[in-house]
Amino acid sequence: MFMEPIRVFKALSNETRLNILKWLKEPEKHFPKQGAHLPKGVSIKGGVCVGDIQEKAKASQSTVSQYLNMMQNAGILESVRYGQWTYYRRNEEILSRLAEYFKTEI
Amino acid sequence: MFMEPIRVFKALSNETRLNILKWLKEPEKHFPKQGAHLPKGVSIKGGVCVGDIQEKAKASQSTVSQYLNMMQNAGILESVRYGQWTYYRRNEEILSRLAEYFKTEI
DNA sequence: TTGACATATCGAGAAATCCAGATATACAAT
DNA sequence: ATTGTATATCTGGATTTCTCGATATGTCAA
Repeated sequence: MFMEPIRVFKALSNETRLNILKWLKEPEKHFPKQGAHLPKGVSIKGGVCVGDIQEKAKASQSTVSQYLNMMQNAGILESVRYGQWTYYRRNEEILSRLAEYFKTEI
Repeated sequence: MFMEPIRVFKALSNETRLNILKWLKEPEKHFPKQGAHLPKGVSIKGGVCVGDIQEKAKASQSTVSQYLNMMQNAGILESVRYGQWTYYRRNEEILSRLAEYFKTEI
């Protein structure tokens, strides 16, 4: 996955999306019931399911799904399916490369 | 002038605007005739006039003027008028705060 | 004061984005 | 097989952005 700054900036140009990204930085803080659907022993570190994100974001299900998809396409989120749930988490690898890009090239 | 990340991200969500910001990082490299209209002894460090930017950006005069205005409103550029010319330059203060914001809060 | 030039602002059509409801898909449980 | 739940995708109207040409404003030079 390569890094397209403009796509990323578009993804971050919306308050709800920006909030989601920030919330996912501290999932246990912002999503107390994190991982509630996962069987014992399975943990998707930092991942939160769409429904929990939607509830917090107070936007429609389709909107949140599209937001998450958009952020994933921009490379800043990644998803893991588990049963009927999709867990999204930050792609820290890309995000730190972006921070470096911002610092040195912008 | 305070920092509104979303406005900044919108400003950076366009290839031409992003290019302008990058060009202004090394004005002497990208705008060889920089400061051509300034009288001797007057120098607007890092500043480039709208016409020179327009020529390089290959967009209409009004478009470039609006782009520059938008970037200024976002805080990432600042302008200095000199006679009939307006020189735009990067607001490095804001930009480095943004880089730090990106690194620590995004 | 007139004319020329640099830049800003206005107005508008085209294109893109926003965001919801409706529907589809995928999986789980019965 | 059927039902229920989670998520994705489709469709489309409303809003915003893009980008230009036209026009206005401001400044300098003659």
